[in-house]
Amino acid sequence: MNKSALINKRSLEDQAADLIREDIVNGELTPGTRLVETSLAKEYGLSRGTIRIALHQLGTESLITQVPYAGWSVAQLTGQDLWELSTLRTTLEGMAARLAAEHITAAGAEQLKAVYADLLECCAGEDFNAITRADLALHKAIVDLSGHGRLARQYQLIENQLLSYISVSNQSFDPAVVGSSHRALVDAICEGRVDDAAAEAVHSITDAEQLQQVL
Amino acid sequence: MNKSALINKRSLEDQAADLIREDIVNGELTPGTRLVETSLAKEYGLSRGTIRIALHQLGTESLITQVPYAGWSVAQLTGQDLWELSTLRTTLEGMAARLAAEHITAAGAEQLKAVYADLLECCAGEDFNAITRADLALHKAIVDLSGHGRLARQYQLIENQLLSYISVSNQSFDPAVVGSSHRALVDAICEGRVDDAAAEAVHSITDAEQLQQVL
DNA sequence: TGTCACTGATTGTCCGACAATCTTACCTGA
DNA sequence: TCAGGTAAGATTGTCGGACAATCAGTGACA
Repeated sequence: MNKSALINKRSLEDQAADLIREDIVNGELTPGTRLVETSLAKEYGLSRGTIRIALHQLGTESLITQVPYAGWSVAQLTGQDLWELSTLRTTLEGMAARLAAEHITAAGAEQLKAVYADLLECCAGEDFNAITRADLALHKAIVDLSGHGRLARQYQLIENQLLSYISVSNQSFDPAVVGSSHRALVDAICEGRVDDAAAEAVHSITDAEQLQQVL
Repeated sequence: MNKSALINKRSLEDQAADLIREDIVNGELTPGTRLVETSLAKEYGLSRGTIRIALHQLGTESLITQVPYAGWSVAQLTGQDLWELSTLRTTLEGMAARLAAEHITAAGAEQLKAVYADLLECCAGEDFNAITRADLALHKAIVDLSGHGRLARQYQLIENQLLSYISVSNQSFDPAVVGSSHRALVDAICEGRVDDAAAEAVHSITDAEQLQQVL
């Protein structure tokens, strides 16, 4: 059995990026917060160069922005950003759902239904944060089932940005609707109905207008 | 008039990344070529740390790959990679064409037609490399017209990877067909026919099968 | 023949230093 | 009072050197 993934072989640069990223998407670092290389280096017990590469990484993920010689700060999403994220996400998910439906397997269908069951369970409660994450987990599962590495990587970037936004906005919606609105999507994929899957994927996304309205 | 773009204010890290990237997409650095940090540092007259950040940047663009403690090397595209690039590109371009058609302006239409004229001119000759670049320039113009920053950035990544592939494979196709096959796409966008634009975008792309066949 | 230790090459990470640039606060003069 | 300039401080940009960690190849040895 391959346990190499369990062993900590990741570079310190990557680990630092992970930790900082987590703080951002969890909302502990709110938009506009300034990140200082020397402070982070001291905080994590790493050298400045190592932190620097981690920050550059997060910069390419658009989670933080940089002004030359002035500093890094957690990105602030504008209305345009939300529109871009929402439209891009819709397009990519439509593609993912189509591909997933094209070569769905019995094992894949089982997996997908399990994730959907998790979502339904969360929707029975009132923990909006948990519901949001279960929602994203379902969509992420679909992307993974598409068997498209670049698509998955691209989707991940968007997902991180959306998470960082969602965690700071106390959203309110009807949990029951969220749960049931994904049923058609899951069914279409599991039954291999490619066109239906692509169409349902577009429907099941909370779009930017709705997110903005929440603010 | 804003001439800030003309002044060299870019960091050495970015400039180094640009130079190396150009060598890759131009085919001077063929897939599999190893890139050594110290050698590049000496070659460009920069410190190793600066080169290192540039290489990380190129790594996130999937132009080079890295094996821990072993080294960097120019990425080698597999059949799966070509499929991913082609399908992702098709999806993104369909989206771009739709958006471009939605809010096309007179100035935008002029610009697009100019780029298309360039392509036609190239197709009159036999310089396949020039044709390929003019082709990509047209598609890039459409992406820019979509007014979608993230879409443009994502498209750029794919474009760079395709260029690096194309420059090493001596492709052969009929120049006349390439030129004329884009006419419907340009017209649909300029006339604001969104659905036609999206459909034509998909048609006008040389897909992965064709590329692979060339090898 | 297969295994092990050794060696060289390259990246991973740290430290310290200084230059370049932005930010801020203060000061000056009309 | 306020526009504009100046100086100080903070932060990033870039450099050089150093050593550890790891990988790839080589050769000796059982």
